[in-house]
Amino acid sequence: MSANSQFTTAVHALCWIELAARQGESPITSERIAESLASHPVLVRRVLAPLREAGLVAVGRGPGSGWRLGRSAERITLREVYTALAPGGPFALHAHDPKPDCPVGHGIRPALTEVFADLEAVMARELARHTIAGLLDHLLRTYPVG
Amino acid sequence: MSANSQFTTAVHALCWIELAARQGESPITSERIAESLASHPVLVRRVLAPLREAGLVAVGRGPGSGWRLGRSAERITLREVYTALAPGGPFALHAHDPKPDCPVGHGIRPALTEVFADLEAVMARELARHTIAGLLDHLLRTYPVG
DNA sequence: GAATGTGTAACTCTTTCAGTTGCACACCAT
DNA sequence: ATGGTGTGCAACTGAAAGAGTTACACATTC
Repeated sequence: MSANSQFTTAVHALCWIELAARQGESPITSERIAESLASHPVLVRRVLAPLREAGLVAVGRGPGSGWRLGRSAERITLREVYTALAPGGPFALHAHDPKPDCPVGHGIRPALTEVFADLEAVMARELARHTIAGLLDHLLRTYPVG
Repeated sequence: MSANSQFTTAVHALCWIELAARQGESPITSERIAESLASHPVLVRRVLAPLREAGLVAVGRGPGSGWRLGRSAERITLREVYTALAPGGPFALHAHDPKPDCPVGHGIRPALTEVFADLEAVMARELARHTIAGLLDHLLRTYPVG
């Protein structure tokens, strides 16, 4: 396993915030979200912090306060979640520079960087097809609890 | 950085094997490949081993022996390299299971698994557009040494 | 049989990540 | 204003993954 699970955690949290809102519970605390994740409130805040910067969620501070979606769930795509979290993609170049006097060693990095940029682009396009609302509806319908 | 650099190392090695072959040096040893990578022969063998299983490269053992492409460089795609190396994708679900009695916690994993499978598919399609020969020609032409 | 080369397991070192603790700050109610 | 509730963030811990390295067994050529 070569990736972190922040994207999964973030999507889970957003779906949960939306579901809670549909049930009239909004805003919702990090504590409540952490319960569903079987995790800790600090992790929830850590993951949600960049989403707050991106305007995907809004947060209040006092008692009875907590997290709320920054806009309607129909207009939050997984692409926005992904880019808010991952400035760099899941692809890594060499751990250290290869020999620059070798023709391959000299050109492989920029060449692969182009390939990786194309991969990021098609991934982003695919992620943009899914919204939080769509994903939540899908999982509630396709994988009902019980 | 959330990914390993094995894919980069493998593509680098394959390009180098092909370039050496074009220059009449074939097969080529792990030692020679490791030089260009500024790495170690053992790492080269570790990365190339699964490619050998997939038939992308062939290897001999005695003196004057080493690595050779398993088929022509025009017919080895980056997709094959990727799938030979990464049985699991770069996307991770939760570190541990979420609460199954929560509707979101119950359905989020299978739902996101579907999304990740779609992402793998579009990535594979994009990677299939590139071959070792094409990549090598491109980097030699676009990024000439000196 | 000696030299060359791969195969692989085991180890170290570093980095990264999830998990955790602690404390400062903000907000609301009384 | 005061105490309870909640987020913000820095720092620490423990576990896991990965690159790099060593060592040794095995295969092939001469």
